[in-house]
Amino acid sequence: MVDRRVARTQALLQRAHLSLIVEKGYDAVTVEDICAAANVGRSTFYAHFSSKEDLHRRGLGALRQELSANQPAGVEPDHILAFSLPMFEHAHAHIELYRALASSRGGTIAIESIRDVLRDLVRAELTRLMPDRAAREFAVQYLVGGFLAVLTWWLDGGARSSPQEMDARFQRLAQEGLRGWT
Amino acid sequence: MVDRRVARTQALLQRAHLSLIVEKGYDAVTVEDICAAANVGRSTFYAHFSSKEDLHRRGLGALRQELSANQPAGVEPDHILAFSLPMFEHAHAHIELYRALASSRGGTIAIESIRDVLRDLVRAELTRLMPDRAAREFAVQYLVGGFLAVLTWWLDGGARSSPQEMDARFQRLAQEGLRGWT
DNA sequence: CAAATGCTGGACGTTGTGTACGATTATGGA
DNA sequence: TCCATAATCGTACACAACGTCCAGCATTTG
Repeated sequence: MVDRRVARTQALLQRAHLSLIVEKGYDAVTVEDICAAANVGRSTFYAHFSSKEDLHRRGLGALRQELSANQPAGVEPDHILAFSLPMFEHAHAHIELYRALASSRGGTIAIESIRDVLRDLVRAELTRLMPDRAAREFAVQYLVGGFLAVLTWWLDGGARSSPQEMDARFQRLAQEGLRGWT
Repeated sequence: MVDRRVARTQALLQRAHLSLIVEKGYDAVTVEDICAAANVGRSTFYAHFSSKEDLHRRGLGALRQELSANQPAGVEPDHILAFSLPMFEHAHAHIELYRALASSRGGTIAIESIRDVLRDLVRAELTRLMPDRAAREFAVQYLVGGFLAVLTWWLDGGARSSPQEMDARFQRLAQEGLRGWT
């Protein structure tokens, strides 16, 4: 059985970390800050995580699961790139967090984590459409890269447009790019 | 007139910095390392640059100029997205440096700098094609994001394909995406 | 040549990191 | 309920890197 103290401590640290990231950005947050905000001894922190980055990476596991879970299970051939709208909506719903993550260095880690998830999703969607491995992988990188670029640009600009608008624009540019294979 | 000592010192520091980045990655390089490699006193470093990041940013100015200069002056309507091939070729020619820059945190700064340059180029290319500012800006972000994603993926994988192959794949995906406006 | 400017190297204080350890407290199983 | 176990705490320590300062020496420019 999992000791309650462990669960409690780790949860407190993760929460504190996220709050502080939103408050002053990933880089400016120190391990000491996190411990203070979480009311946890600094030595306890190191009993659970080897560094701030370790904490961050493990925290992203939850995000990954949430993103993967929110995706439609079966790939419907008529609606490919289905991840787009849910993703825009999820970002919009958690906008403060996403904005804090999207900028600054810590964002790199977070974005790379999201990139991983999306790559898997897109890869799965494209396997039927593009049997050639090299071409498919290129398209995966391209589509996810373009998507994340517009996502972060949107967030940086304050997310003025609606998730629907963003999705529509993305679908238009991306779907056409796959025309030859459709 | 610019004091020779100043030019000499700054050049030494920039060169040393690049060598060290290639050698052990941006993050692992300290100001002291740079000074040691350049045979320059640490206090002298701070007389010229306020931090390692300052040094890095200012060093990227040269890269920006080179990239901008290598682009065709006039936008030819029949060959849009002309930046792609020269860019792949430039990266291929300076592959050790690009690979070092593309990974790790320091890469973020470098990539963002390149992103800026490319955004300007693409924006210029698309102004005629897409009069609507919002649609155009979206496309700019998308195309440059997709391009940089495949560029860094290519570099990370050891740049097995030729710049020409990469360009061809990119042109296909990207040009088709602009079909509606062509 | 002389004044101005740049370089040196070392000292100093600061901040944040990661480790160690004994004392204290909470937990889960017997 | 009780107790062995395990988690937490606080503090102290060593360390790495940062950024600042200054007095003395070297080089450049006019």
